[in-house]
Amino acid sequence: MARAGLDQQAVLAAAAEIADTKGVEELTLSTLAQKLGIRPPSLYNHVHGLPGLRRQLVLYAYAKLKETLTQAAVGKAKDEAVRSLAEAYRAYVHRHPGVYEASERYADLTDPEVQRAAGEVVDLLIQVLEPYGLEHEEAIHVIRGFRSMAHGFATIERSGGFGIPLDLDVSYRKLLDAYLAGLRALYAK
Amino acid sequence: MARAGLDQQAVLAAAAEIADTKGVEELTLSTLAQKLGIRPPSLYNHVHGLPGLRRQLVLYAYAKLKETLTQAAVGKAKDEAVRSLAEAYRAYVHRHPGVYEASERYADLTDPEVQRAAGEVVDLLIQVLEPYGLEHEEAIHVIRGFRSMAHGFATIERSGGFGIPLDLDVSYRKLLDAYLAGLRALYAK
DNA sequence: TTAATATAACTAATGTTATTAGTTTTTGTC
DNA sequence: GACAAAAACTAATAACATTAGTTATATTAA
Repeated sequence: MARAGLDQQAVLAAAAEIADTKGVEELTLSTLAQKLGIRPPSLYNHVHGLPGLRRQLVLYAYAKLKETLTQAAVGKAKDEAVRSLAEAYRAYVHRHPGVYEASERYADLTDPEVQRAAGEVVDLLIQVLEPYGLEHEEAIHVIRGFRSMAHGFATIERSGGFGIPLDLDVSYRKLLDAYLAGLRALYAK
Repeated sequence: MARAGLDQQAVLAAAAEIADTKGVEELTLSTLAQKLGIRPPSLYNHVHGLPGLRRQLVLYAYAKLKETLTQAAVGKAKDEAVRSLAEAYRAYVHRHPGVYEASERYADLTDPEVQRAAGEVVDLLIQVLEPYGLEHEEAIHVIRGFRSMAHGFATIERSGGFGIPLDLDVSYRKLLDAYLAGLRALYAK
């Protein structure tokens, strides 16, 4: 029999790698077991079936995203911080396309753990917006806008939805430029 | 035996309804056949298996989106047209969540038919931006920004990703306000 | 009107996946 | 060294997609 010596971390890491390299549809208990050198039923020792695996992957995705964004924001403020966050968000989706997609596809936002993990990302964004001195509600609106742009651009890009051969970096920068300029214009001063 | 008298249209309509009401994961050949009162293998008379069904659904999704956006744009120009498009885009995702999701999930953008269908939506947006008199490349950047915002906001909203109880209509309007104001500011004049 | 053909349904069978139940073996602990 | 817990296993079942082969119903042609 020869035990494989796996734990949740190892299983999750293998799952993330399959998702990122082969795509999220390829992440099955079969492919995962094969990668780990065990039989599919053995996975139930580490994970609550496929739903449990997906849930773990969602939590991992949010944690990693928060970590990535946090690193991007240190030592920066205002527009510079926002631009850095936007770049980091997009880069994260590039680097972890499958994991990010899993967080879109499988997140059950009625699950308190998942809510907390997702909420921590939003909390970070709130922090970064502090220096602007916005009303709380206003900050929420701005964050929703930011997330929409970053998520929307990155996912359309990931799916190959921007078909015309024109520099995507430029498009993204212009989108952000416009939004930031618009905020300046609207919130006057 | 008693023939059911189905054709591609009827099959596709039933598939769209399942996707929109039960969710895209519930759209299987089993559930579809059940809804149509036939056995799963009989579907192969109308559709090239599950991949073929999904492809049809993707084409349907783009066609319907284009139609919806076209209606929203008639008789309007510039900012008013853009706002109307944005509203229509979001409303479309609300009304056809499963069909829209299918177009995200299953679109194979190397398929020429799919490219054409998706391209027609972009062409419409290009038309609407004409009155601004932008350079062609500039128009493409703006369209990418528009799509990112509309797609991003609508899909995060659909997934329940905006958890805080704060009016989403307001957030969406403010996002658009900021973007449009930003474009005005950047493209000067 | 009838004969021939094409079409749309069917049943049966196969392979894949997820999952559960029950078993064995290893590992770690007293 | 014995025992308990954990991690692997095999076997079996159910759901789904798909293929092959069959039958009945439309449709078309003579």
